[in-house]
Parts: sequence; C-alpha cells; structure tokens
Amino acid sequence: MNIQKTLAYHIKKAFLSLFNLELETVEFQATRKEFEGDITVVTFSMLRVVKMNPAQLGEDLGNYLVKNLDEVKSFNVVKGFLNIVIADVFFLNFFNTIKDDDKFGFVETDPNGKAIMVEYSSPNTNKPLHLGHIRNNLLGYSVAEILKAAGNKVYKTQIINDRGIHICKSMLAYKKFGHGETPEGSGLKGDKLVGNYYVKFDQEYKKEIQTLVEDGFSIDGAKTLAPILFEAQDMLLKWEAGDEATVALWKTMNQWVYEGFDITYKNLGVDFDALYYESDTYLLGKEFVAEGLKTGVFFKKEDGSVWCDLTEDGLDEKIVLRSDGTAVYMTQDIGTAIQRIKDYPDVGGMVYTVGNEQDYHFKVLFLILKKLGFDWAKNLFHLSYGMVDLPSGKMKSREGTVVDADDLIIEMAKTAKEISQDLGKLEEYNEAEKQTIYNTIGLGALKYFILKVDPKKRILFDPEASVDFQGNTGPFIQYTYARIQAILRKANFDIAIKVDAITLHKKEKELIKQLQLFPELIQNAAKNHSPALIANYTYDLVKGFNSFYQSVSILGAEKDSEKIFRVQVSQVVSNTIKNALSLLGINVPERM
RNA sequence: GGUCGCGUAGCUCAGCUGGAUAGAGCAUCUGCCUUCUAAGCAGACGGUCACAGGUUCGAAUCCUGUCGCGAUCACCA
Repeated sequence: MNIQKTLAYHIKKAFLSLFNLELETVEFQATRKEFEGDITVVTFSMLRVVKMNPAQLGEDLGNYLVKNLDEVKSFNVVKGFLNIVIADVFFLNFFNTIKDDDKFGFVETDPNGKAIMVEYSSPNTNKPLHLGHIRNNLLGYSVAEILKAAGNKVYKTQIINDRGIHICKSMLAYKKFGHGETPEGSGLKGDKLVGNYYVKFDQEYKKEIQTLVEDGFSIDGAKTLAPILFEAQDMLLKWEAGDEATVALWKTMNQWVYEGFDITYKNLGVDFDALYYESDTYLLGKEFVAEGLKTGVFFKKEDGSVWCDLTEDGLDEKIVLRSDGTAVYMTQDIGTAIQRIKDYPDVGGMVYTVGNEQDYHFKVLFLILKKLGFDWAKNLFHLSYGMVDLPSGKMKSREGTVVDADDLIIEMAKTAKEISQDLGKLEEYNEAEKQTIYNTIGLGALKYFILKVDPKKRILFDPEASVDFQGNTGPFIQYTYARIQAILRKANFDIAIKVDAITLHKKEKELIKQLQLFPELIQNAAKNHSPALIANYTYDLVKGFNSFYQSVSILGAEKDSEKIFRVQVSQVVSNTIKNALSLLGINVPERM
C-alpha cells in the first residue's frame, strides 16, 4: 500500500475519532525543500468540514498520526500545511521491493487486452526527410514505447503518401532531365535523388512562369498556365488510368525513396510493425463513402460530389468525394482507418502523430468515423504537435531551406566527437567503438532536445547555435549513467543488507522518493501522450543523483552496509535512467 | 472574419486534478578535480507568470474579455 493511501485512510479515521466527522478527500503534496518532511497534507480544504484554525487542526492530526502510525516519525505545522516525516524503514522497505526489478515501473502487457495503433512519420515519397519529420518520428516512436510500458499492446504504423501530384512532379522532372540516373550510378541516397528532381521541377516551373510574365501575363495567371504543370497533371491521369510506363517509373522511383527512408529510420532508431500505402487504401475509402451515402451519413450535391454535413456539430460541410468521383485526402484516411481495424481486430484505438496544421482535418475525420458507426472511433487521438521553425522562418523543401534529417544526425555525432576528444576519456576503445558512442551521444542530444518540449509548442531550431550538451540535455543524463557504470564496474558484489542497519542520508531519501514516482509517471505520460513528462522526470532524477554523488562517497562509505546500500541505490538509479531513456528512444553508453 | 493552439527570467523550457517565498538549464559572475568520470557539484545575479476583470480562504493554473504570435476554415495532401 502506498504511503499516500495509508495516510489518507488514517486521517479520515482521525476525523471520525476526533471530531466524529467524515472527510471525503485528503489533499497531499510533496514537502517543499525548505521545510522538514517527506509529504505534506494541505488542511485548508478541511476547514470547510471542521471550523477551527488550521494550525490547531494540523497539530491534532499530526499527534494522532504519530501515535497511531509506525510510518510517521514526526511532524511540523507551518500555516495550514502539515509536514509529515516518514520513518527511514518505510523507504528502505520500498527500496528492497524494487531493487531487483529490472523493469521497475513498467507494466506487463496484457495479451488479451485491446491494442493501440500508433501512426507516425507518414511522409510523402517525393523528397527526403527533414527536421520536421524528425520531431514527428521521435514523438510517435516515444509515445508508442510509453504506451507499451504502461501496459498496452502497441502496433507502430505509417501511411505512405505514395500517390498524387507531388510524386508526379518528381517523376516528370526525372523523365525530362534524369538521363537514366540511378542511386547506384550516382552514389546518391534514393530519397535524395528523387528529392533533387522535385526541386528541379520547381525550378523549371518558375522559369516558365518567368517567361510567361515576360510575355505579359500576370503572375497569378502565369502560375496556372505553365506547360510543365499540365504535363504533371497529365501524368497523374495516366497513373490513375494504369498506364504501364508511368506505373513502372512510379514503382521504381518510390522504391528508391523507400530504400533511402529505411536508412534514415535505421539511423534514427525508429521502426514500424505495419506499413500502409495510400495507393492501397483509397479504394476502400470510396466503398465506405458509398455505404455512408446509403445510410444518410453523407449526401450528394447536384454536381455529383459527396459531402458530410457537420453543421450540427459546429463545423462546416466537408467534401469526401470529388464530383468526378475521385478520392480526396479524407476518403483515403477513412479507408486507411477501417483497413487497419480489419487487419488488426485487436486494435481498440489509434494515435495519429501529425502536425497541428491538421487539427481540423482530424477533428472531422474522427467525427465522420463516429457517424459511420464504428465503436472504436471514440478511441482515436490526434497527437498534434507544433512546427519546427528555423530562425529564418518556415522550412521549405522547394526552396532548399530545410534541415536535412541525415545531415543533422551526422552533424550531432560530429559535435559529440569533438567534445569527447577534448575530454579524452575513451582511449581504451577502438575507432569503431568510439564512433558508436559518438552516435549514441549525438542522437541522445538531438532526441532529448526535441522530446523534452511539450508537443503542443512549436520549436525554434537554430542550426548555427548547436544543440547543447550541458545542463538539461541528453548527454548530461547519459553521462550520469556512464558515471554510475564506472562505480558498478568496481563494485561487483551482490549482498542483501538489513534495512535496520542503515540510517538514510538526506540525498538517499530524496532519490528513493524520486524513484517511487516512476510507475505513476509512466501511466501519466501514457495518458497524456507526453514524452516531455518522461524527459523532465529523468532530468530531476539525474540531478538528484549527481548531488548525492558529490556529497557522499559511495565506494568510500565508512560502514560496509552503507557502501553496499549506496551501490545498490546507484544501480537502481542507473537502471531507471536506462529504462526512462529507452522510452524516449535514447540509448546509453557504458563510458563517455 | 469564425475556430483551435500558444504567450512564464536576456535565451530555451518545467510548473500534476488551484495551495507555502513561481522553478531548472544556457548565458554572466564566485567557489570546488593528489580521493568513485568536472559533459559534474555548490552558490550569486536575473520575474508585473502578455494585459484587464471575475470565481475562491487561496490563481501562473479555472472563467470572460483584450492584445501579440502561429495554424486552420480548398473538388491540395
């Protein structure tokens, strides 16, 4: 039974015996550092029930608790706050229950429970991944891991936007200017190669506009008249009609992109359990639009387009099928959702990791799925996150103002290398081992930098001012882990110690208190879909450990029992760091 | 214009279902490596929690309004 519940029970009992009154809730908070105590009861709200001054009430309750509860050692009252000091033995007993639990705080997955499908990444196939995708991938991956740790079965997935005008633009430019270039021949990553042609298309498009403007057209007029645009649209029609050569080129170029993406995903350390392609799911979407038309969820306008009326829900009308009968974005998303439930009948809910510019889209999508009568539709969640902006403003692929994902990962490892070489602590390792550590640290810095921020907020990323490696950062946390490993390498004993042999040091008690919060924290992070909560917790834990580390000697403790206990605390802390970071997709180095 | 989100120290961010004197990191300044890894620790400096009302014993937190920034309101995805 946790201490809070025990206290709440006894305080309610105290109310019965002291005042013959029943209390509904007891409000707790952590005791502030400047006061003595481990947990604090806020008595203000109780004053509604008993009319007395808060100081006296605190005294009465404190006395009762000390008398009736072994766990309560002493207390003090400051204004309306009853600060309670918990006996060491309580913390030591707790510590003993977790010290051999490798996965302390993680909840075993219920194999019969409902699964959650987490979608993330979901790129277009016409250009390489950039910093925006990195935030998406890290968030989605992390939330999936957190949901797992909280006891859910999880499938990671993405929808690949493999059809549409965007890929046709790359295809067209390739056809016109590519001269049969291949990733193998040019040594370029497939996604980079295809991305180059997307940029090439845009350049040609702009050139044509320029020419048209010189001929006297307005800019807006020229934009709709550029011949290359018609060619691209023409290509899309050919693709939809199943034209062999076009489909073949589409397949080839998409394949290049997938191979490129796979490398980036691998370097980033993210993965997927199931892949969905828009080109496979949009037809199912159309089926269900037809279905909804019958049941009256949708209606048809005179021109043949199909709509959903959401005005009663405070929204607008939304198109779900064009007048020419072709699918729109919404059609495809309806189909994909339904397809997923068909493929994975144990899925009871889904999380969509998509930028906040699509808040409205997902609001509508979820509503439509509800109207179509799917009971799982109530368990859909849009994990919406803010954009990553550069100091110069928005990133634009076509204008080349993007921070490329692959480049950034390499850049981070390079910085890690420079710092590490200055410090010179890795002499025992060979080059390959060193490089692995640089990658771990570089990625750790990047991932932590992005995940510690509340997903809702936009991130300003300045490529000039490089990501920090000191303070509230990934490397700082990794460093603490490595530091603990150095101790554990020197102290490889495994002896059980008696709890009554120890008087807890203040810092030790703080660490155990911090550890106690971990299981609830995981649940909380899962409920809120927030890796930031995990990041902040880990930072606090690590700060606590470093403070402990500097104020006592672990291996130089006076008594053996103390030494063993301190090593064990260090061990549990390092294991918790490792597990917490794994929820953020961050690895830990044994040395750094 | 309607809707949604954000606004906390010079900068980047915490602040749980309202609670004690609003917390960290970076930057600036002071100390601490012959002793377990100084990517560290201890401390100083730094705030009208955008603004104005309201609810409450108590508001950064909840409500209303104003201002600022962003997104969105397509037969684009």
